[in-house]
Amino acid sequence: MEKRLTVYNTLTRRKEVFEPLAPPFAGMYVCGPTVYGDPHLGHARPAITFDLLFRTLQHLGYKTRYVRNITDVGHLENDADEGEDKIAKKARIEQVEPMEIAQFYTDRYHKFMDMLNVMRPSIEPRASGHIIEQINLVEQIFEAGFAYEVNGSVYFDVEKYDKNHHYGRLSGRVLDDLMANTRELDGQQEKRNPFDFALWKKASDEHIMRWPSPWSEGFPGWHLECTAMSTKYLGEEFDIHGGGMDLLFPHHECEIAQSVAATGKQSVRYWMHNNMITINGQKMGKSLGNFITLEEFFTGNHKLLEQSYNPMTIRFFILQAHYRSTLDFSNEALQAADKGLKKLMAATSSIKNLKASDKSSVNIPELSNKCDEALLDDLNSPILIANLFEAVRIINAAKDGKETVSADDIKGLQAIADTFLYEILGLSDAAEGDSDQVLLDGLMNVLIGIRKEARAKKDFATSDKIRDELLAVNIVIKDTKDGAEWSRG
RNA sequence: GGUCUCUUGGCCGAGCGGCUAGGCACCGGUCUGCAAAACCGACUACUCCGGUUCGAAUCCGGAAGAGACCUCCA
Repeated sequence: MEKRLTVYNTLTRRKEVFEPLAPPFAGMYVCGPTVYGDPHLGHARPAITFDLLFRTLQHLGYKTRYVRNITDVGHLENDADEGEDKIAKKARIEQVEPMEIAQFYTDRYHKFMDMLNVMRPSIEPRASGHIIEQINLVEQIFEAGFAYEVNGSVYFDVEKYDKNHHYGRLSGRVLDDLMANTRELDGQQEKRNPFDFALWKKASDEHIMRWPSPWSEGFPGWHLECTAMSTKYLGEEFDIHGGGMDLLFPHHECEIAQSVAATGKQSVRYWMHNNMITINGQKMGKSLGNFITLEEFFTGNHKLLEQSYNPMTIRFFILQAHYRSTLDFSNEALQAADKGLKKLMAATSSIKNLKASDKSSVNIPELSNKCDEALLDDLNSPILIANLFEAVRIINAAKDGKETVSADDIKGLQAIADTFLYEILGLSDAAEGDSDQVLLDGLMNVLIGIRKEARAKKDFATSDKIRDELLAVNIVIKDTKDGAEWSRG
């Protein structure tokens, strides 16, 4: 491939040229949601970040398999109900089957990700559907000598592992440091060392979600599913593993340990981590209770929201920041994103109306190259967007006669919009694709025609009435030199 | 307490040693019956203190502030 993608690899703390193991194929695994609650803004960030990566890999011609799991087995919760499975807890409260809860929130997750125009992964495996694979993995780790059983639970022997393989390699931790700092947790007494982690946990009486295993009736450890499922669908070694930075330790560190212990292989070649979304400078997260769900954003129904925001505004807001930077939420920032996106969409949708000149006063091929460079430089979407705004400037200036564009360059501008704005950034005009669009266009032409006649007769009372009443139903009329244009507000 | 990261103009946010990032807001102007949009112009910042360098927002050292992880979390 001519164009080379570089990505920041957490493992080496450097940007590296992406070279897949088996071109033209590329494999990526991303930690998906735990489906026991409604998706919030924080969930949108990795979904959109790795959607951008997925789209970019496809754009580059890689036949990409994107695997993103659904965690429906639940994890331990650190509150009064110690040791109780999260999903099981919620199920008991609401008096329904645990799988009903998981299904409900899986559907909710899909619904809101669809609205954000996040492409569905190639495979979306469920942890509960891969218990056998997880048990097999525990057995492999056992055979390799890195696991021990206590009272029906199985733990990973971190100290032993660390003697031959550096535990903490990904997160930059040293075992000696970890020894000094650990807290009291459930099941701590059973472990040889506090930093050992569970591969299989025996279920307590009140624990509803449970499966048979060689050791006990219980449930898989917290980090096991990702290792088992990534191995199953992408192989013992694969290209990219992504997730939020908060998963770096211990989750991803443990995944590496499990893979190396079971297969002797590092498994992942490029680790990529998206940063957090903050609110008032603090991470938006479930445990802090400071999250705003996507539904609340779309409806505006939250005390911190001054208005509702379109899914595309949320997507654009996230893409305006680089994925490795924190992104601070505020109404002001979202409103700025909303306006910027509207400007971008309005300009690009008017490319087709540009009049071609003999010569261009602008360099479109160069602009196109800059877009490519930004994208391929570790998915630098903010720079890419800045370049798209340069295209906006050119389009609008051309409309004003301040710049000229050739027929070829008009095609080039359209190609930039199609490729980068729609295909790769996945942004779309909210009004596009509406099945009533043709009807609406027809109706609007009638209204604009009447208004034009009124204005010709200087009947501004009528023309203003049409404009104002359309505004009331969220349609904006703009008078230009070439007649009136309309758009949704 | 340990490990790590960050601190850019009114707000968001790029930047990785020299060249105005970009968006939004605000202020002038053009256009317009008015409005909106658009265009032109103006404003032009890098937490602080040292150091390296011809030259630093960018590298090094120190200080202050903020955050992440160490426990489920995207």
